[in-house]
Amino acid sequence: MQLRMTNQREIILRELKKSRQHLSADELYDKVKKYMPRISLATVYRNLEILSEAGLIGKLEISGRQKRFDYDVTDHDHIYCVVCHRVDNLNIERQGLHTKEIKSAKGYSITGYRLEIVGICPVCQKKAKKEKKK
Amino acid sequence: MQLRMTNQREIILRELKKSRQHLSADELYDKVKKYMPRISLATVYRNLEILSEAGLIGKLEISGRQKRFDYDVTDHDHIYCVVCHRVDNLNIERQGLHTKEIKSAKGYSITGYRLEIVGICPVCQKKAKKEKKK
DNA sequence: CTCCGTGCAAACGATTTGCACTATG
DNA sequence: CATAGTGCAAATCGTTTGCACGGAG
Repeated sequence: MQLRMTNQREIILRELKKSRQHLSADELYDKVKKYMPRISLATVYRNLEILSEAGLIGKLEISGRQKRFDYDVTDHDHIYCVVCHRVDNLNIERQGLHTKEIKSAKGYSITGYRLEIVGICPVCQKKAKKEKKK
Repeated sequence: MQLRMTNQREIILRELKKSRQHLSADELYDKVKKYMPRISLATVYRNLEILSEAGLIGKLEISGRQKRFDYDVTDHDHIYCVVCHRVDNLNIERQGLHTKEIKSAKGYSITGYRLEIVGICPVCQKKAKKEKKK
């Protein structure tokens, strides 16, 4: 099963990298449609899955909402806004987490962990202030 | 908007607490149906939402799958099995995480964080070994 | 020329909602 | 007796899949 670099795959990858955001499949679909109006949403889903399996992009499964895809495949954590659901990258020192406790937790064999900081982004904080003034 | 303690709400709450597991809405639906055969799945969803908003139970949104609900509302983390998707509670020393870095991350105002350990549970490890022997 | 990839529509699983009815406080 | 909660069915949302066709290698 080899990977073909089709036009649609190339554009999907390019647009995600270009965006520097954590886009969902349908957001990316909208962007890609500008260059390729006949592309189908299913193709976007299929390619995002394949690209993340190939390690070319990251897949984010955050907080019960839609999946988002990450242009950055290096190791990092995420912070996300409970109001507008945007996601940003974050680098946190993790030394506090590498404890024996985790390594043998409840008999599990550990494969990794996900740390997700939750908060309100600057933009939504400003909006909230404006609302108050009303 | 006051909270009424209906029969269905009471049983849902009781069954979740009793289970000592992290049940999904439909798993809980099955349990509750034994006592209340005519209850509807929508009622279970509605009550789980209300109960978690009232702080009587916890809501877990883990890794893109269905939501699960937590009988334990005290502060703790979770470990989850990538194979069978079961979730267990976990207490991890969090001092490593309370850094300035997090508190002012990217201009966000932080409301909390979720730490999710990922691994393979003891039961699935055993199953995997058996598979190998075949 | 061989298959992997595509577009389309239909199927899907989890959750939510509109409605008329019921029952709690 | 007001109005929060219920059961039911239909709707919705994000995502996946079957199929016949198209294009990359």
